[in-house]
Amino acid sequence: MNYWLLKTEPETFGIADLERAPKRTASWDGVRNYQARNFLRDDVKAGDGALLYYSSCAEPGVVALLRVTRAGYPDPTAFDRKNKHFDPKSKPDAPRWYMIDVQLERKLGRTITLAELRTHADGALKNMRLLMPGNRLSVMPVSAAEWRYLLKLE
DNA sequence: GCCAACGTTGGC
DNA sequence: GCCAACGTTGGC
Repeated sequence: MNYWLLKTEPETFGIADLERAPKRTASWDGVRNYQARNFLRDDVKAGDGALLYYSSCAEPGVVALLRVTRAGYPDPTAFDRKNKHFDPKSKPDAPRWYMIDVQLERKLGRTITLAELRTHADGALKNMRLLMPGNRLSVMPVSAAEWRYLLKLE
């Protein structure tokens, strides 16, 4: 089993949306970056754990734990002309973009902010992908050690 | 294949 | 809103 970090802007999609959803489960759609797509398509599996991360907001950081309930499958929003994430180059018989399903496991007791994570960038979180300069990936792996360390911080 | 122009991301 | 970093596009 592997661990991931999934980035979202809270106004676009967040904990409230998952809490409202049936079985607290929703599709993680709209990813339009090839590196992130490759993770979704090839590596993320049902049963994996994921950190829900809020970006572009007052307090960027990790806010909840998710469980992957379905591995990568074609993202239908790419086929929908009216959808914001429509991509005419993605076809149902040759999909370009993939999504997964995730379930809200639980909200964290508190937000573990990006600023706080950075204070560990010389130690336990030295190799954490999120903290690498210039990193903009919206789907990225998290090591088991990093996962455990975050839960300890909580 | 190169590279300039442009768009997006995301912290601050 | 600013701006740096990065990805994508398209002419050549």
